[in-house]
Amino acid sequence: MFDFLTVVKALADENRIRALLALRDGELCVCDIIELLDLAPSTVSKHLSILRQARFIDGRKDGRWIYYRLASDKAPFQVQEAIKWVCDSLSKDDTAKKDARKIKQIVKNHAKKSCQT
Amino acid sequence: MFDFLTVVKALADENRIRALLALRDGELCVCDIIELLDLAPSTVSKHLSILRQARFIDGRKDGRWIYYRLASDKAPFQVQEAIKWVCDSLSKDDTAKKDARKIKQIVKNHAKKSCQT
DNA sequence: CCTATAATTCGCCATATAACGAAATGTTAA
DNA sequence: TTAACATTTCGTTATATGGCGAATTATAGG
Repeated sequence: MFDFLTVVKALADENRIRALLALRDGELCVCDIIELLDLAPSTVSKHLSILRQARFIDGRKDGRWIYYRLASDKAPFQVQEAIKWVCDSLSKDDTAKKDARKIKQIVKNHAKKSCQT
Repeated sequence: MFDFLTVVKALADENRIRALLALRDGELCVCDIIELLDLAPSTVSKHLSILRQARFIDGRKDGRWIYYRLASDKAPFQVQEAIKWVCDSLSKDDTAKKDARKIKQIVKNHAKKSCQT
């Protein structure tokens, strides 16, 4: 029951849901999600740690950056089911669609910056 | 997104989860759930109204009593999926098992009382 | 009609949570 | 070594939420 509540409570926040959905199409670094949600870095970091603790996402460190991705296959079954449920429920959601577009833009700019180095 | 958050937040409380699971085997009146959760009537009433607003449960008035049941078939698809997810995730949960036993006892006593009238 | 009972609404309080900024940590690059 | 950057941790603050009791509504029964 406790574990389950950790999972549900991790989903009980709009910004965490948006972050989760943003990771559907692949990994993103924290600063991408900061840009997407337009929140303070510390706030986003907290949200991501809550999602990670509930086993929704996994982090991978690469230099200064930390890339987060959906934990899909490694996650407990109940978490996998939760991810499916969230994605299905919000597949046509307006905010989610807008976010998907914005993420593409962010990643594109991100790539440009990287190429400049 | 707003509707979805209403649904998730309705699940983000242990007592509401317990109430929801208690209704798996059929309808119960508010006083049964009060006895199960051992909380003040006003608190339970609030919890049930939150579950009802999220479309998890339906109420039926019969005299002085109000019987609640899972809204399964009438509920939006995302809610139906949520109910399945919760039930699957907690099918082997200790608290849920204890509650199931307690509910049987409560209903049994309830029946006795009714027979006395 | 009056009382008891079931349930809800309302107002209050304590705790939980989300947000921020400042400071700390760790890493790259000058 | 220093400076800049990405991220996290910590402390604070405002708001949200869960809990209760008192008052309210509605119904059943004496």
